[in-house]
Amino acid sequence: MTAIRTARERAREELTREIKTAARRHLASEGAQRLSLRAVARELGMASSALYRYYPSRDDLLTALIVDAYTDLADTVDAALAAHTGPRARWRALCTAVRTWARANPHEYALVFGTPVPGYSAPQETVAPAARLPLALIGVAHQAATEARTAAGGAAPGALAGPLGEQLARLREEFAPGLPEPVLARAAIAWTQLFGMIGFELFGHFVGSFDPADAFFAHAVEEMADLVGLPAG
Amino acid sequence: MTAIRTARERAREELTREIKTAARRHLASEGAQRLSLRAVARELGMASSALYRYYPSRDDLLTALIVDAYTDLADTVDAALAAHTGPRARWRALCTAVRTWARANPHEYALVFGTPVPGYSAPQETVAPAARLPLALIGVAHQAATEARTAAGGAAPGALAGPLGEQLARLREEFAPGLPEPVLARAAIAWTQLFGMIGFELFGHFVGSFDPADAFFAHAVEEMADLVGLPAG
DNA sequence: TGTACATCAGTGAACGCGCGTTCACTGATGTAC
DNA sequence: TGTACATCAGTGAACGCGCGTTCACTGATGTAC
Repeated sequence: MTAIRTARERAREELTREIKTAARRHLASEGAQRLSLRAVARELGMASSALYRYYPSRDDLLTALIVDAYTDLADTVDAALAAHTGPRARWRALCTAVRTWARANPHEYALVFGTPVPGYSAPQETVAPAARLPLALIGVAHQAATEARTAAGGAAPGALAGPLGEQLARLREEFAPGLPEPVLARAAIAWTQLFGMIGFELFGHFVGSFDPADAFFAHAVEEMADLVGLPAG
Repeated sequence: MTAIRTARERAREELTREIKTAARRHLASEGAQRLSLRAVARELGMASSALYRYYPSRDDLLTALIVDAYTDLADTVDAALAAHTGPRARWRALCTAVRTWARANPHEYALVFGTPVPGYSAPQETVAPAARLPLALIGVAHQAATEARTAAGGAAPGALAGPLGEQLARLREEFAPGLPEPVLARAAIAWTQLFGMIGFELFGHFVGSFDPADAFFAHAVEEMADLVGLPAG
């Protein structure tokens, strides 16, 4: 039954895609704050009221774009990770992929990692795509820790005290069983470091110091790899 | 001569301040994207056209607010630093002061460290206030390195190869003579780490992991202190 | 000290633009018999 | 296969709002003689 689609259904799917594509184009060239339903409608040559048949409000279109951005970034990172095997090489690949994507799509980056759009609050459906990248990062740390333990013949899991310990324990339980908490904590530090660096580069805070930022970025990636304890090479 | 001011001059200075204050209030409650000359004029009960006697355009008002935000943050950090003597304690104080300020002034934070306002490009006069915080951070690292060298009887300055080495050498020359380049590089990493973490917290990327972020923050601050080589205590 | 003129502050209307959303409508596509 | 009816897509006008900026103006403050 699902295979049989009426002309109406096909047209609807196609236009839904086209609207999102036009919105992404507009986002890429103008930025999220200047993204408006009317601008998208203009670009498509249709009445602005027609968009309401496809997205019930501006916020729903924004949500679609946010999901798209997270997904696109995570796909890019996954592809980069698949090309490498060692933890450190995979960590490098992840960082480089994120930075390259961010520089190529600065407005998409700003949409998801920059200042939140006023009046908009991200719905549940953005959570899963948003989680893919941090999970990939934890995966790299986990891989390194697992290999190290296998080689060394099993080390203590390690735990931290206090509320941080509880937060880490919960994350470890769910996403990286066996990963020592201090390592997980360092992976989280590397995670925020990565986005701090990229945010600074994109938003102009390296002008006058690390501009261009390539060398600093590469150096920081290695320092973070050391911090997390990824084996060299 | 400068002491004698006419009633006009006094009124002008006062109103210029009042406009900026009203704009800051509006910024704090609504965010930068919703800040408009008309809204500020409304709040002051005057015609929007009157503001043009004080700020020739919306961008000039924005510039004043940006300079204010940087200055306020740097003053806060300086005050926090002055209350401590040891490098590690000063580093902690700096980090905590930045985070506390950011949480208390999220829109000011977003204005200077978030997504750039579309169509606005920061003029020269924002550079000096913006530089105060990174300079304070370098100062802490410099202090630690100087004390360590004095204790150890003088260590090699250290240098990194390539473009990063050149950038670091330039910074060292100007702001921290004698500071080994690897240490300066790590201080820069700690700098981006700090803002990555605070940005994530403020913009909601810790929801579901490090929320509340206090413990993670404290932990990361210590890890960064270790990385930079600040003596314990 | 008083007057004539210049300077400046603030007003209110207007220009031209943009926005999200609603609504009654026309015409095309799909469905049931 | 053909007809009658229901569903849906897209239109264009409108509502009510907001914005930055300009401009001719009134009235107050300052200055020179």
